[in-house]
Amino acid sequence: MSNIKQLAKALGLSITTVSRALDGYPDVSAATRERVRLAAEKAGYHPNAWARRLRKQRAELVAVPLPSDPGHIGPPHFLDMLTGCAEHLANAGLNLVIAPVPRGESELELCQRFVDGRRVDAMLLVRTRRQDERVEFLQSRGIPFVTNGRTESPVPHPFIDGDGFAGFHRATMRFHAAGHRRIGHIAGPQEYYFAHVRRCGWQAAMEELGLDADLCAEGVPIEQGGYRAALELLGRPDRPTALVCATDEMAIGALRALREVGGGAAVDVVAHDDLPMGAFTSPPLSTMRMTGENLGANFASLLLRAIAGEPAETLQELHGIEFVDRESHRRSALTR
Amino acid sequence: MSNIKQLAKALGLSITTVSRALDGYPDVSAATRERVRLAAEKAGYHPNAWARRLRKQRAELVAVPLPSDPGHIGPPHFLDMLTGCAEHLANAGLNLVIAPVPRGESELELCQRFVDGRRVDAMLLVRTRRQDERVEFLQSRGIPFVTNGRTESPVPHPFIDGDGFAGFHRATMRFHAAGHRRIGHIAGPQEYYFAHVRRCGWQAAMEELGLDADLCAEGVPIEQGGYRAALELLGRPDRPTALVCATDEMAIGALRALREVGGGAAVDVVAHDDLPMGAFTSPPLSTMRMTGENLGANFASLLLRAIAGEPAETLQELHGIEFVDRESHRRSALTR
DNA sequence: TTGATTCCCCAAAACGTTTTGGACGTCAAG
DNA sequence: CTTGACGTCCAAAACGTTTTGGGGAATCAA
Repeated sequence: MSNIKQLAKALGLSITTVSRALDGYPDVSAATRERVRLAAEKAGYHPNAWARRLRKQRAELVAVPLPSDPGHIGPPHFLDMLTGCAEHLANAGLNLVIAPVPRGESELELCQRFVDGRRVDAMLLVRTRRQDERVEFLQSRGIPFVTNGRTESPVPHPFIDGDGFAGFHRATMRFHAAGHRRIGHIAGPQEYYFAHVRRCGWQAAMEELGLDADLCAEGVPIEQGGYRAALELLGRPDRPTALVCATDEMAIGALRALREVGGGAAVDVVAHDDLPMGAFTSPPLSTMRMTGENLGANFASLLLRAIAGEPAETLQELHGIEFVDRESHRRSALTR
Repeated sequence: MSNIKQLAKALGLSITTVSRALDGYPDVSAATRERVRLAAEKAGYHPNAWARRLRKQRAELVAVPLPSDPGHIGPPHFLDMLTGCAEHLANAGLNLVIAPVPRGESELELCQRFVDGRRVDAMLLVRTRRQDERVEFLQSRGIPFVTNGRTESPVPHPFIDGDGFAGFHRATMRFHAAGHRRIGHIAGPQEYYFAHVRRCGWQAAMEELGLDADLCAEGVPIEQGGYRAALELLGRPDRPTALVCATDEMAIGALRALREVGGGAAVDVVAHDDLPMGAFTSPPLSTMRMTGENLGANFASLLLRAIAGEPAETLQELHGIEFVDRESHRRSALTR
């Protein structure tokens, strides 16, 4: 309950001096500065956050709206990334919080609440859609933001993304080189940019190879969706001999389908995300992941630079994709 | 950038009247009230959140510190719970945010930052430890909070928890009834209350049955920990024929160990949490879960009542445990 | 001695609300 | 005509900071 006024009175100083002493201004003598610091610590004084924000007109807050859709951002890298990001933002005096979208509210509405209530200085968007209304909204309001994943927005914005096209293109090529000809794709909802671009990578490779790109089934980006999609593909007359899956979660569903269907054990599988869980599936899941370590620091840096007003064009990072080879992508070779 | 002063001037009213009109006070005429509301909407006016909080001395915020330990709160129920909770809190004018603990900071420090900066009205704690310094801190500061999981705190606090003891006791008894005698336990870190109480349930059952409770191995509460612990148990001379695992994630690790070790396919497994993933493992994982639907509403209600000052004793919910039977707990019977 | 410079410090003005404690009419009852 | 109640509205005081724009006392150079 201590405020600066009491502290100032106790010290026999003015409010101004106490404030400036604590902020480390040079126009208060070193002796006084130290005296104030000690007293503040002893009194357990912390400046009232709202008063300070009201005055400074800065929220000192960055929020990331957490979609409640099925196909949550898996904690593995997501959480790592966030804690890393939080650390670097904290160094700049910014807090990072995750805002779960309440049931009955849309992500857009949440963004509006936070922006209109002047609660945030910037936002971090995950799970971007090709047409993302959150992006449009933030652009129209001039709120700095960085997305994890690209969009098809006509006006550029800062982002960090993995080159899903290249990854899925290469994965398909690898299957072809291993002798596969009927390579299927288990796709995520095409409204998501990541799902779309991964599908495009597969499709482009198939077409370059002169193969039909029709072994494709779409589903929700969780195990269940992958399971259903795989069952559908396996039910076709010319069933695939290899499967490129949009996400690890979907692949795990597909693996179950392969276990349940006769001959499924010979089908090769590769996916994307590198969930820790993938090392423990049967068979262990071959997958891929965005390169780069400590992405959190990158996000923090981009965010800070966006807040500082750097143009979006210079704030875009497209990372390469690396394979994480386990067993699921070469089962047919092993049993052959 | 519109503030109440401009709005008042444009309407030819006082600031007071505009404020009270928007808050729906009865001492402003219905006609004026409506006029103000319309004008506010048209101007896109939203009261400045910090000014309002500064004045009302309420943060309108509930935070849940998100541990960055391995063994994250799996999104499945956790996220559902949180979005449900957020919805109900929103109805009471409270925002719910998740605060990831920045790397280099402890959970306690994060709590201190939020409390001392007067950023929160209440907190929601997950992954409680038996001795939880966050709980002690919040109690000493008099900040209302609810925990997901109990603690051994001498002074009672509000919580919602599942009866892990009963669940693991019953699971062990079930294995015994199915003919098992060497029933092992894969335990989580005993500093966590949930891990400890689950272990106690298993141990108590074993002792009641007159069996040795020595087939126990502990590990980090993720796949890797379960994998290692299972390997250890399977390496013992009197290897277990059934495994009771502290969490689904650990069980998934254990399942891999069972696949890799000769004869492992005959070992029965049951776990706890009911991760969606469990339906897609090989074999599908038998598990258990806390009963009760829409836990989020319960949490919200407890939080609100705690804020209102109700004594902790009346704010404690211990939920029963129900089994989710799939295949992993009766493999030995099937192959017998 | 005077004027400029430097070093500390401070009073007061924001920041944008909500709430307190009335003021001013109007109207019906006494 | 007075009185009290009632319906509307408002000025001013909080809430706790940070920042602006100096003020006074040394110190220093001329």
